[in-house]
Amino acid sequence: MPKQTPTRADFLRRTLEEDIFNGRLKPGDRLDEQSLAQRFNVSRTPVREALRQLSASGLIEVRPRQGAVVSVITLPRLIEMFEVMAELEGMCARLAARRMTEAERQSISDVVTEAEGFAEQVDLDSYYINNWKFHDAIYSGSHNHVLEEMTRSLHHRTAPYRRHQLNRPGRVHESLAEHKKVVEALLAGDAEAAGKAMYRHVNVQGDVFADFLSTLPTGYLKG
Amino acid sequence: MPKQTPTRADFLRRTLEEDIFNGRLKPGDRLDEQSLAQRFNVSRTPVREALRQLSASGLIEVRPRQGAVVSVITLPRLIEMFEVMAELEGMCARLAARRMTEAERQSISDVVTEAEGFAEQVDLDSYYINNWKFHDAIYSGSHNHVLEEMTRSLHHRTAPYRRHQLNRPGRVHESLAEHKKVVEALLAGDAEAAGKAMYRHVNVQGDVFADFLSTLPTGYLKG
DNA sequence: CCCTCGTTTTATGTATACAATTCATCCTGA
DNA sequence: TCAGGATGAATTGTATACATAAAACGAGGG
Repeated sequence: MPKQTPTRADFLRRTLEEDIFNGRLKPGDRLDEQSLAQRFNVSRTPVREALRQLSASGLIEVRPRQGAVVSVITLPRLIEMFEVMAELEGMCARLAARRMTEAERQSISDVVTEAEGFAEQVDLDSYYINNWKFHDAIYSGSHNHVLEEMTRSLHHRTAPYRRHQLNRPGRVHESLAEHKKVVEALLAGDAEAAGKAMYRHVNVQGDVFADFLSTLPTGYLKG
Repeated sequence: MPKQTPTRADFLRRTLEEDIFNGRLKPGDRLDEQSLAQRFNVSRTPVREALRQLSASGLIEVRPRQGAVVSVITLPRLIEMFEVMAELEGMCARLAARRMTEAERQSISDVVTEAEGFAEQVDLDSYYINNWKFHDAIYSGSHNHVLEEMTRSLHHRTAPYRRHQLNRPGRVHESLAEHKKVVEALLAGDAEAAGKAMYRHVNVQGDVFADFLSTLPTGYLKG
């Protein structure tokens, strides 16, 4: 029977992903193979494999013979990402409204209840994690693994950019209200309403998008 | 100034991709690192890197210490893929109807005109390539690189399965008729109609889906 | 005859050494 | 002073050797 021993490369990939999601690694940061090898006490080989995997998922960029950096995207590209995310997350919500089990509905309902506390105390870090849980619950609630993985992947790629979004005063309460709308439709089994609510929640446009951009640290956008 | 020398690993990845798309490598086929290294006269290192990249795109599966095989998917997973593909390609068509340049509209129109000849002569190989061009034109016509890449990736992953679809008598003419409907809406600038036509073209269901399954060689489905 | 356990074999995972290219520096010359 | 190019250093790409885990095989017992 196979033991399924995790490889060092997999561990490295997961660790670096975490670093990017948590902001310890920022867009534009260079990923030096030797430094990483020393930091983790491994050779360059597993480091390279981890970098390749991250590159394939779009989280970092590797240009031949020029090393790897955490992906820095352009503003038009960021807009494109939100355009697609809104569509994908909307589809997730639509399917979730029809397919979620009773346990799953209870679970996402609990997530939103938990969020109310964090929003009240303006505990941004906790709300950030809760927000992640909320979206994840809808991805898996779609009961379509392919859709789930694609949406999650895009969510990951935009994570370094959405991270600062909550710093804007009032954004947390807006976000929570939108989450509630989605869950309401979800529990009612109204697929169209859930899809539209989710679409609007993700597809920040106009003034809201300008506000969002204003939260981005310098160097996060290229071009 | 960087020369941008392509690496061996990149060449290997592209070659192996081609092999999978063309059916030279079939789902379930084992990818032995040593054999590949010998075949291409390189060491195992670039072979491994190519395999990791292919794994990240979903075209092959690498399980730790158990080697790599061309992805074999289950029937439920295949259904999921078509469900998502229909949505994504529908979105591409919707955007393309609004955003395509005049040159792009002319180009896709030419593609369909070319297809009529292949359908008449029942030249399946040529039609297969033409069909690829048609879909590609709509992906890029969306003018959303993120959407384009995601849709193309999923298209690639399903390529080994859609390849045999045209073998069914009459399918070529059906396909062509559907393409024409899409282009018609596209040229008219009717986004909703284009999206729906594309959705229906991709989202094969019911009897048509059963017919499609019947074209699959044995061993292409798992479970 | 089949199942189980231990050994052998083979392939993958990792480390290290070497090659090739890119980038930085410095020198030369206009 | 600045442009251009050559030279050196540093980093990535590749090859090879070794470590280790999983598969294959065979012997022994039930």
